Amino acid sequence: MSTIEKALTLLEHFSSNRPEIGLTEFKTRTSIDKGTLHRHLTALKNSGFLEQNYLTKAYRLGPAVIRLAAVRENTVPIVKTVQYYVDRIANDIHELVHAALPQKNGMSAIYAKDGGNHKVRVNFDEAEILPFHATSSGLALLAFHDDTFVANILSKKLVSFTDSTPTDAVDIQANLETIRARGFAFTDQSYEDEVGSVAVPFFGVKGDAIGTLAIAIPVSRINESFHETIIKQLIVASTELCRDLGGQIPTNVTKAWATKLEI
Amino acid sequence: MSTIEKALTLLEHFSSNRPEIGLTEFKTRTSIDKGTLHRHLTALKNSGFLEQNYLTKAYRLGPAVIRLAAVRENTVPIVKTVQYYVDRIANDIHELVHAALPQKNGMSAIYAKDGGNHKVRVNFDEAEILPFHATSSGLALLAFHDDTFVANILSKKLVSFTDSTPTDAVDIQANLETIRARGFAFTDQSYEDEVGSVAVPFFGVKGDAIGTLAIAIPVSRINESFHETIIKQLIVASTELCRDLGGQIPTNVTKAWATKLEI
DNA sequence: AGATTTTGGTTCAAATAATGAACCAGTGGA
DNA sequence: TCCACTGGTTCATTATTTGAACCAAAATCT
Repeated sequence: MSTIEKALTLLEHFSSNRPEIGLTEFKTRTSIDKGTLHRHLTALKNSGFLEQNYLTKAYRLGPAVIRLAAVRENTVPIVKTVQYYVDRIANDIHELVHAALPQKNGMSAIYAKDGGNHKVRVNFDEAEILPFHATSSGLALLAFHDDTFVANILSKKLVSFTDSTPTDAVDIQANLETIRARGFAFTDQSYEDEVGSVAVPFFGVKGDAIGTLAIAIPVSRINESFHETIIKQLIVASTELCRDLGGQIPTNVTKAWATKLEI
Repeated sequence: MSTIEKALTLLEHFSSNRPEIGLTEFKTRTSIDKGTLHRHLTALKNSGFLEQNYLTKAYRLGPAVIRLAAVRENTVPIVKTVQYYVDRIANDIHELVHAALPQKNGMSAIYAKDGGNHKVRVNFDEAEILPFHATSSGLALLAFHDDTFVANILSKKLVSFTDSTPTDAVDIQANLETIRARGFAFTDQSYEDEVGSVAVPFFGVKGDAIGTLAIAIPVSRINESFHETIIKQLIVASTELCRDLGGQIPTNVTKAWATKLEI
């Protein structure tokens, strides 16, 4: 791994719930030498990717990322396009809906909306990195991504988050096969206890999965008919989203989805 | 300059008007060796900061920047806060208003709104990097930034964009002094012909300039009273913006602004 | 108040990764 | 068919990165 990649990996530790990280905390989180860490963090700071809380000396994301995101969004307006569909689904089924994009080590929710008026809510950290193997978003993406990427992810250590987290690469590969046949993924408390989720991928110009639409829901509210409703909603939204983004839905997915919509 | 910084500098070349850049174009733009460039670009790609157009092989910004911007905006909601004021001013004075943040080598507009119904409009590339020395935004920021930063910027080669671009460091230092006394900056065709601009800084917790509110306007429409109107609007908006962001306006700026508002 | 731990930050010889000139391969004209 | 142009790769040389030990200041404990 190049020095550049090592340094950029540090940025993955930031999320909405963890917006500031000090040198020592970085050290415990990464087990990289303090001297090295400091030099990397300083380089990122000099480039505008980080800035320092002048009181605590802790690092937080800097203004450079804002500019880059603006350019990216002007180039490929995924966030804006996705918002419409997430809102629509959330308002319709009154649950927590989100859209996520793949990052290096997991999915990251780029937009979420809780359409619910329930007392039991799913706690959700926007922009946290959600591991591929433990979430429906992650699995839905892997199922429609190239094999080398999947093999690479599954060859790493698969962390267990709950008693139901799948950690066996062979099992997961089998599950991906099922997901490919179905056109959507669901998980049952594989990342957080008491939370289930359903996700469908959406596709880019090559017919490759570039992101997911997903719903996270307390297991207590899941039942067969609601599950079906959710899936239909997600499929319809993803179809329209792909059209908006100029993406191509692979023909076998179109077929799988069609049978689901007929039921 | 560290390898990390060198690689991240490559990202500065992207803007809304230049969303994709190929290897060879990078080479001509940077005069860095092709081998090195390729390795840097690949590292950035592996980290999700770039992705490649699969047909042309050209590089464009990747999904990682979206996640980071979301985290940053959750931490320090500058974009969202700034939008309100830019819109307000734009609707009021019917001209092109924008807010900009400092990057390593210049200012970057993070939000712009053209409130105009004029036929002559200022062409504006959002997320382009606007050189510090040639724009009112840049000068307004430099005037209230720490001396070492200013010295560093002015020690580099100051590119000339029009006949009126100031390129002498001593002249610019003198101008910064004036801007400090006034509390705002204006330029007359120093970056683009036929375009003038006015900018005020807004401040962070330390009383340091963290960004600017600015107006770009065809010189044909500038006159004394309108100029005054613009400045007042900007000052009021910046004051409120600083309050929203928890920033501190330096006392001498408060004084300078007060005299301006009395007129 | 004084001692101790913890924080961020720095140093410099040793280890490692970055560099770049030359090279390869595919594509699109002329 | 040739040529020019693209993106990409190789490998000996060179320069940078690394990390254990060190420093200074601030927070914490006694």
